[in-house]
Amino acid sequence: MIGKQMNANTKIDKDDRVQFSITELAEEFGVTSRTIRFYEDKGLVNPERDGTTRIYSRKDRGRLKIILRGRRLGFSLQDIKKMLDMYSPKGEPTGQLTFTLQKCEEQLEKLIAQRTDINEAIAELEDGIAQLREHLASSDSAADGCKKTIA
Amino acid sequence: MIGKQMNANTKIDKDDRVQFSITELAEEFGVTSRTIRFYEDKGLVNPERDGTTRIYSRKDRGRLKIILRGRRLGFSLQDIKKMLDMYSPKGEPTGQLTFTLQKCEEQLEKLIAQRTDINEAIAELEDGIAQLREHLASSDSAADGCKKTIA
DNA sequence: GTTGACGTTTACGTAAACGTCAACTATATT
DNA sequence: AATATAGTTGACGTTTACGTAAACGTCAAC
Repeated sequence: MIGKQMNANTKIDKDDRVQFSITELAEEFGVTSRTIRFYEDKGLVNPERDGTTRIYSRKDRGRLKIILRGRRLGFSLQDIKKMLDMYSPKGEPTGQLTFTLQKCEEQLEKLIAQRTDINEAIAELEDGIAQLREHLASSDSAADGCKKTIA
Repeated sequence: MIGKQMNANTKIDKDDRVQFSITELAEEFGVTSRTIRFYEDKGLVNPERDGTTRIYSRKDRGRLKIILRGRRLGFSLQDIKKMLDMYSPKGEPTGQLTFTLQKCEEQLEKLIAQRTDINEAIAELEDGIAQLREHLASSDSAADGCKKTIA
């Protein structure tokens, strides 16, 4: 088990590739190429060019992966950019790490707060739904002129 | 215990009022008056006018309350408008009720899904934070600048 | 030699829910 | 009368994360 994969049809594993087109990455990550170009606009990736065509390295691909994960975790593109930016300078990655750590902790708190809000909203909604069901049941049995004034 | 309240300084309880100014309501609900006017733009409230001055009835106040609660529960203004719109037509409130009920159930599902996402993100973040801490710890012990436990 | 697929850049559009600012009016107080 | 206070309208600004259209280049295939 030295190589990652090597089946009969000489299918090249993506992890063995060195270059990627924008559409390849877009498909792989389930975003549109427009999105990837947008990230470039925002300075999150800087692929090489063959003329005008973008050529993405494995590193670029890695950055994209990080970006997308960041988005999933609810970070803003700006924050992600900072995390990414502070990463490349050689030497002490401590600055970047503490920054990222801090952002993570902030985000964690935000998410926990959000969860609390959502839980409250869910409880309220479940309550409301139950009441609505009651009203519906009674107004079904009652006749026309029965408006309960909920407002 | 007939009236709601009646203390010495004859302070009029808000629930006894019949009219409200925009700023009163804005303060009461913790929004700006611009926000309330915005809701009017969107057709969510339609206060009477004394000339050009808006005069809000208790009903309007009730609608505002509903709007704000709707927002807290994550409904769009559009949805809230529909719920509100379908209320006023006299007769069978069944249509409105079922609509609202449906929207509530939809929203409930959305919120539950969101909570799931958030929970996953939280788990991932907690994981990441732990790892970051490890990295920091090891790079701290290696280098000179030994600032152990981060703020 | 044309078709089609894919690429490029530039720039404006969208959605939500307001905020901000300017200019104006109306009423009340000094 | 002049100022203060509260209200009005309209238009444009803000934020985030893209979408969409225009107008064009390039390259291989048929």
